[in-house]
Amino acid sequence: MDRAALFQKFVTFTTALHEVTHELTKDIKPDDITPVQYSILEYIAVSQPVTLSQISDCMHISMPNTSRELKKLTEKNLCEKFDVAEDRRKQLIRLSEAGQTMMDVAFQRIGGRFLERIKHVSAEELEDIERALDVLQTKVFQGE
Amino acid sequence: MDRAALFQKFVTFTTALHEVTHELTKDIKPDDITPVQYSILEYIAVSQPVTLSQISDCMHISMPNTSRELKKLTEKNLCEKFDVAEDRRKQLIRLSEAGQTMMDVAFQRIGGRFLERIKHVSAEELEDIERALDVLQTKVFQGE
DNA sequence: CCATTTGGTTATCAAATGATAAGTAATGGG
DNA sequence: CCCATTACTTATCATTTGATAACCAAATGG
Repeated sequence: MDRAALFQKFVTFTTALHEVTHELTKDIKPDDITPVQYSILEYIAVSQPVTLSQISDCMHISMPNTSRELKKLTEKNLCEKFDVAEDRRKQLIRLSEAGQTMMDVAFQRIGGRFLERIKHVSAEELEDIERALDVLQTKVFQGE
Repeated sequence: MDRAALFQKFVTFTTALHEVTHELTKDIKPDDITPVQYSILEYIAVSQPVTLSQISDCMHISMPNTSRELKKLTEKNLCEKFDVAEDRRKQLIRLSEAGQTMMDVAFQRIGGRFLERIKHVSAEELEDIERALDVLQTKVFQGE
């Protein structure tokens, strides 16, 4: 298989993962937050504490819009801002207790669906999967 | 590694792929179509000919909204509708010549970036990657 | 200590997207 | 032949998202 064919396979793969992700995460997001807000919360949950600039950079949302959405999230008591002693311009963002609980429940449910999906795979296959994830992570994703 | 830990790894993996995809596809979409329209064109390009219902189902866009966006795309001469002889309610959608050219160029550029990204991997590693994609495709994605 | 950069906010606007109701026309099953 | 269903359309509305300008305050670097 040449590299062009591998690209084709990669495209198919990406599409399939996208679909699986959609299956795993559908109906997870609470109704009272928007999709963008939910994805910001996901990012905070995984990377907290984070600054506004980090959110803006990583999620490709402009600073003004990040600021706006974050303000809404704090108003909903889902996350909190803390001042940074060393640099008083910066603010660190963390999930509030309610936000943490919400995201814990969400991840719990997604994880459950994932386990359900792989419940039939054997222990050896499980290792194959783990190796596969590592291979792609190291050889394709962290290119340079 | 237990299954819960594998889930963690899967989440990390998904995030990384998302970021890579963003890198590969940024600034590819022409300015005169919206993100949703572009993703519809991607889907048509890969699956043509398709019906409106298929687009609606696969992309998780309601029929009215699919109809609206497709109307805009045909008005921009990027795709065409054909009547189906057997069932006159249905319509098959294909890219127009201009649409095909546009998507060919887009895929060409994305493919180029992908090749650039894997240009340093050896022939053996290439096979590792291919095997990894197959493993995930069969053992995780097509779960039932 | 002044100019520039960084980190963030507020306000405002336009565009994109999502949701719903209501309708047409064709099909298909009793 | 009629009723329910399928496939799609049109219209309309609310919400979300993206983009821009203008601003403040703290830091940083000559």
